[in-house]
Amino acid sequence: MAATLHDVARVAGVSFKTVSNVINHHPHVRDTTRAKVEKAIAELGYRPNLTARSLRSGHTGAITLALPQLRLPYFAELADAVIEAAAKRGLVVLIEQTGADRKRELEVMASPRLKMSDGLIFSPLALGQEDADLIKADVPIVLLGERIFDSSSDHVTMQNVPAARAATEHLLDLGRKRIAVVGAHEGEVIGSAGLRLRGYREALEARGIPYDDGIVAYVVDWHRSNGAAAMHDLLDRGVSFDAVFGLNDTLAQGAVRVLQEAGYRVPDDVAVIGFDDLDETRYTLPTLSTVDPGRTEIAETAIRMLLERIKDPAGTPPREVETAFRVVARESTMGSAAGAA
Amino acid sequence: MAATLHDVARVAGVSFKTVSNVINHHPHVRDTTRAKVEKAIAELGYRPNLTARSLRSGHTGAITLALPQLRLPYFAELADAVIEAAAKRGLVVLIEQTGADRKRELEVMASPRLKMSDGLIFSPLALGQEDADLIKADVPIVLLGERIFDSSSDHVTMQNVPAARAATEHLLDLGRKRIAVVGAHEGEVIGSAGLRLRGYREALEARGIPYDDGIVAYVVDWHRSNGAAAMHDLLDRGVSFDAVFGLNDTLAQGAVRVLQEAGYRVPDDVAVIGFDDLDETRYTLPTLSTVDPGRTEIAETAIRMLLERIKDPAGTPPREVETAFRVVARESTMGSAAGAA
DNA sequence: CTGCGATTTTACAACGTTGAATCGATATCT
DNA sequence: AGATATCGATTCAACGTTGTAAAATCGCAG
Repeated sequence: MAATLHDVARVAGVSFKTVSNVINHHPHVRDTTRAKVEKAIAELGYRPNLTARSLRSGHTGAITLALPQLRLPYFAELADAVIEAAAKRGLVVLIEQTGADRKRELEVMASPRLKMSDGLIFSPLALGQEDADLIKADVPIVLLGERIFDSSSDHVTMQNVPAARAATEHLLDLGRKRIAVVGAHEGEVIGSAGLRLRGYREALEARGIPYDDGIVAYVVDWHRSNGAAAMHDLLDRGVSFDAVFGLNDTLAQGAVRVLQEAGYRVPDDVAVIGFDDLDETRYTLPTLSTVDPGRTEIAETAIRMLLERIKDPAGTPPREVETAFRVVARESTMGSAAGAA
Repeated sequence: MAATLHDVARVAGVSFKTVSNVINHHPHVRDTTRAKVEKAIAELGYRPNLTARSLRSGHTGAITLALPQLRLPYFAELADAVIEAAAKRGLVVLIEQTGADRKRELEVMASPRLKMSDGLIFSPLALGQEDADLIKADVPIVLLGERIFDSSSDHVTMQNVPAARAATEHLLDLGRKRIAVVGAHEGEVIGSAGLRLRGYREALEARGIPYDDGIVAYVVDWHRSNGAAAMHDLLDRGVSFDAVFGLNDTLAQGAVRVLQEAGYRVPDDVAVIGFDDLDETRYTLPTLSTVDPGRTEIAETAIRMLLERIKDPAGTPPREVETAFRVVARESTMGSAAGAA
């Protein structure tokens, strides 16, 4: 059986509260008693019972991270970054997968399990702007992503519009004129797809290039297979283009695959850029140009804001933070324009 | 402030223990009082305090999963599977990243945080067979992977030798004669690399083909970039081969990339098979043949064994389970042999 | 060696829950 | 009718920790 404060106290010949004082570095403990107690702790291999400590103190030292699915590489890398950032502050991370299911996203906030942690970092995918009022729980929440703005929670997000604009400008700067889009969402205005499409349109507009819906391919989800399907769709339409903006990296990879199968050279015939800077984009053929949305900064900001909110729940009004981004040019956009699809 | 049993009891006009009985579906509660209590629970939005429950009951309803890094796709998919399997049993999962660092792997087992969960599923990468005796903690452990066998813990592993043998035989069955290996570990006997290389050798031996160390490329880590480096190494050696066995999928992908850059066609000139059946292998060009090591089964078996061990820690001697595997033939091994590198 | 302030240690009461034991009140049996 | 189950609800004591407040010990001046 695990040793308790009482066991240590008995061995050391002091009261259990003195042992507690030693462990918590209470100032008024005589050196000789501290030594006695530490000897007893070592002897018994005592470890504090964190559950009891949590009950008494009201906080657990854990946070919950709720996201759609770890098998989606973007979320795996996000989770990696959040766990690292949390570890730096001595926190552990409890992961809940929602499967992008509306019901499960709501359950995460309502579940009593949430109280096994001190706060929630929540990346919803099914809930949207119309659900802003439902974002609440009995621990502080930091929202991630582009689904919901102006809720009553703190929010960390990437700069989708400017970043997508920069990605598009990167292609335009290479001399590409007809930039197809892979992965738009029908009728979406906010949300990653809507915002990135807006950035794309802004870039075109700034150069006086008319927007052409004929080279924009719509998908339902951002899964790998859909990038391929969207590119098939574009090729079937018989439209011409000399570049592709994949609204995320997996879509872009699917699109590259279909282009190559169809005999187009990337980037010679068609330049391709993605979005997210997944690790794997460094190892595809060709390597994929993309936008680094500042994942580490997102994770660290989220942790920092959550801790501030835990310490002082009603301190400041909800904050909205946008992280820095960076266009990463790789092989898929190297070299000059040649022909087109 | 969150409502407690006492608050509910006051509102319902019963003792707090009766409220507890209602919540725990204790049989002897009159329907009318149950209704009263349920009304009060709803009215106050009462949620049980799981920390207090844990302290009292001695278990938490959480398990810890310790793995190297979520940014490695294999581990992301493993974590996904473990979380799903745990969710089916009503458990939450707390993730610790060790970064494949020996010190952190040992810390995970020694940390008092581990007691915030009821058990540990541990996939070590730095600890090895010589550390078998160090695998212990004050919660039950289920070990995953190929680093350590015959410890005093339960262990779930894939059938590395037979699966690698089957992958090699798949290539041989296509008529390939000279099968290069990418990703061997110098001097390793057990461990994923050592075991898979053994399976490869067994397959050759069974067909009377001599083993040739000249077409085996060694690497230090199984990171993406190393598959590429290993293939460069093979090409530099000037040896000829008509197939490649990548000891995992990311290595195989790196190898494919280099082969394509060098002008070889996959699979026409060189057939390639990987190992792990990562989601992404379905969307590369060409799609990558691989071995499905039974990840879902690994996760579910690990959870089941852990729960059994939690219920009855000393019940049975440590168990060793191997999951079923399956060769998945995709484009990278389709068609017949042509020429070679 | 007594008294007093400062330092060190201890006793006690929580935190919110569940299990064991208890106590009344009905219902059941002889 | 009286003894005995059975059901329903309650009381009490834990689980292991920390904060508060009181008690014990110490050092030192008078």
